[in-house]
Amino acid sequence: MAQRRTATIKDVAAAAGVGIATVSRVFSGTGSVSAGTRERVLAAARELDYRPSALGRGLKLRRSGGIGLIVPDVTDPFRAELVAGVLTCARSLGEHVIVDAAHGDAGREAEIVERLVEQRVDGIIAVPAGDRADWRAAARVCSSVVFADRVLPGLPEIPAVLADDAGGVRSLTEYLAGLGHRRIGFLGGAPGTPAGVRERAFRDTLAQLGVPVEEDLVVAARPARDAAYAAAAGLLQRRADVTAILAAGHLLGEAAVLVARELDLRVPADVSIAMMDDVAWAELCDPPLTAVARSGHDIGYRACELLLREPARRGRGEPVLLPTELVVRGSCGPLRPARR
Amino acid sequence: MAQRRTATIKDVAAAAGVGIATVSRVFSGTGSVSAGTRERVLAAARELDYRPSALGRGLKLRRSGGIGLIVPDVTDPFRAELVAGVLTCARSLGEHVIVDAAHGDAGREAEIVERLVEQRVDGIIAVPAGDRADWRAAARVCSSVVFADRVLPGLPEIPAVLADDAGGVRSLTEYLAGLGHRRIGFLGGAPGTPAGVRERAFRDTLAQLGVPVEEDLVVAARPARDAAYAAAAGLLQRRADVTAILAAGHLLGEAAVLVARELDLRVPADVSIAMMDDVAWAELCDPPLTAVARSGHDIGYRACELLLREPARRGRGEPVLLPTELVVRGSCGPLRPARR
DNA sequence: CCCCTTCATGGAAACGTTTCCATCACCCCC
DNA sequence: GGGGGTGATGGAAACGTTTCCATGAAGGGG
Repeated sequence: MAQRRTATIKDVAAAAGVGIATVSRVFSGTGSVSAGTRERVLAAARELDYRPSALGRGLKLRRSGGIGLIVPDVTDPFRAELVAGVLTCARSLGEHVIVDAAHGDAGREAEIVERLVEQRVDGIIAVPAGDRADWRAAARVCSSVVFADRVLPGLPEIPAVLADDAGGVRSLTEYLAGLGHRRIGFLGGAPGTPAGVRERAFRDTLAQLGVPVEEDLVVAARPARDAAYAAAAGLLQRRADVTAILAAGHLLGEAAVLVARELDLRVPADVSIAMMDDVAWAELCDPPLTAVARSGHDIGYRACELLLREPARRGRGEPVLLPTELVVRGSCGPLRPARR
Repeated sequence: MAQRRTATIKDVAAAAGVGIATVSRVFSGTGSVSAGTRERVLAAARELDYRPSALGRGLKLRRSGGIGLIVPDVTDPFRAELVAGVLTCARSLGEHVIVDAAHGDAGREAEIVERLVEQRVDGIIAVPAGDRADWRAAARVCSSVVFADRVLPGLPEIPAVLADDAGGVRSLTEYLAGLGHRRIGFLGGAPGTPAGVRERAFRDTLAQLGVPVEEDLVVAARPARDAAYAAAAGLLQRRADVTAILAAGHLLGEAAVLVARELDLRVPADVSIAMMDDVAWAELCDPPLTAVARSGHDIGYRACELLLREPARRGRGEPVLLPTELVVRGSCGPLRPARR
């Protein structure tokens, strides 16, 4: 019953009284096998508790039947959704997913890529943190790479699936401006990161609306709770005259909410708050937060699809842009006289 | 420069003018190789952009050097933390992690296990959803299985790492009772699931405190937003006299908060709310929610450690219990006259 | 000065698949 | 009735490693 070693294709062949080629055909579904033989093989396999070794098959086929997924952090709710999207798609296409978190560290990211290449994955999906040169090298050595949610500038050969961040920020900015706000604080991502698109969209939209941009109101923070909090606190304390905050990410939005509470500012009476990323807690806040939703699940799913079933469309031109949606809740109000 | 096919150990051996055994020794670090030879091999490998194939190695070694991780849902913040913990530990031990989500479906879970076994993973960590028999079979065929965060009854041979859920519920119950509450509503997990420990702890603690348990106040819901909301709404509408809600999970806590707001109940003036799982939004609520924290990261990390570096201690007796901590915030107050 | 260790190295046999090719037995149709 | 196709099958050669074993060379102690 409990066999000493796990059964191999040879054991099954012997037990069924056929050649190993026949067993292979039965399991891989290729070639033709008579019904009777198939039955005998299947019975023998069941008896021996045989499972084909992906290692053997992979060696022969020179691919592992899995893909790699690199995100900065699986704990971030948006990234978790993205992971879920990739898992869903990969599962439906019969591939497994090796997941790892790079924590924004380019070196670690490179290590992970190295490992995935050694595993001979069929492709890599990444929310890239790091070094452009590393990724260029990776794209050369690995069968295929797709970026998700983020791109590295200067790598047009790597296809990407992104949310329309610029559009999201634009609609948020227009919404706040439409409520009459003129001194809008912008909490943005780390300087020098791809977060630049959002800041640019903010500036561009204000310019279009004829609202001057005050440099003092645009601040950037590393993507971490403490940095976000510091940035938000700095902004709100330095400029008591801001009437609205646009947070370019949910961590920054969280910081804005906490700082506003700390400073006893009423939302939205004293200050309006809106953010990118419609995460679960946006609705639980009091008041519920106005936010721009983008589907992490869709980004992940689409990236995986692009990687696995549309090799033709890869590497051709522009990144795929997925739509965003403004979800208006109660955290933004019309302009009132400045506080103080 | 760009080679036609990816280089193999043979190519490197030829280029360096040595035998393949020597190249293998250089890369696997076993055996002894003279400094000069090592240098030549490394140079040749660099030149050819060689990466050892995990497939070849795995075939020979009969293991893939990776582990499998099965969770109900990577999107749940607690489970995401658990995943992160596993990733951290696995990385430090040089293993990669194949992650998949079973979405509470026993059949899907069994499929995933099947796949992982075919991949010849070194072990499996699971937050089990499903069928006991399936897992018993899996434990027999797979090198090793560790349960995390949840156990299936009647499988003592499978080691487990759990949070002290009973202790957490007890401290929550004692805390609420200490504030004077007597009619405490309990929002629990799906009937017939492992969530039973929490409900039992609730009942036991009340009994110890001499507070009678009203069956009407104990409700259960599937782990999904709509079901949780329905359960919370049902409870609060049916029993206008509850003065406190103990939510046995963050989804249920979320539901309690939303329903309370919907019914215009002030927290904690009209109703106190406390929950298991100190997720990020607990602090963002207004008022911030009192909760019991348990570290998903630690559970994952510990489970991975148990799986990979303590084979001796596995399967010996009781599950590992990790401590929980009551985090008191502003959502619970002393008993007041019942509403209505 | 020779024998015995020790070290560096290469050859070759696994590891468990897939797949090309060859073989063989049919069967259909002219 | 025979030729040629067709369908089922097995043998054997990869695929890229690790590792056992054998072979030399070199060094040290008697």
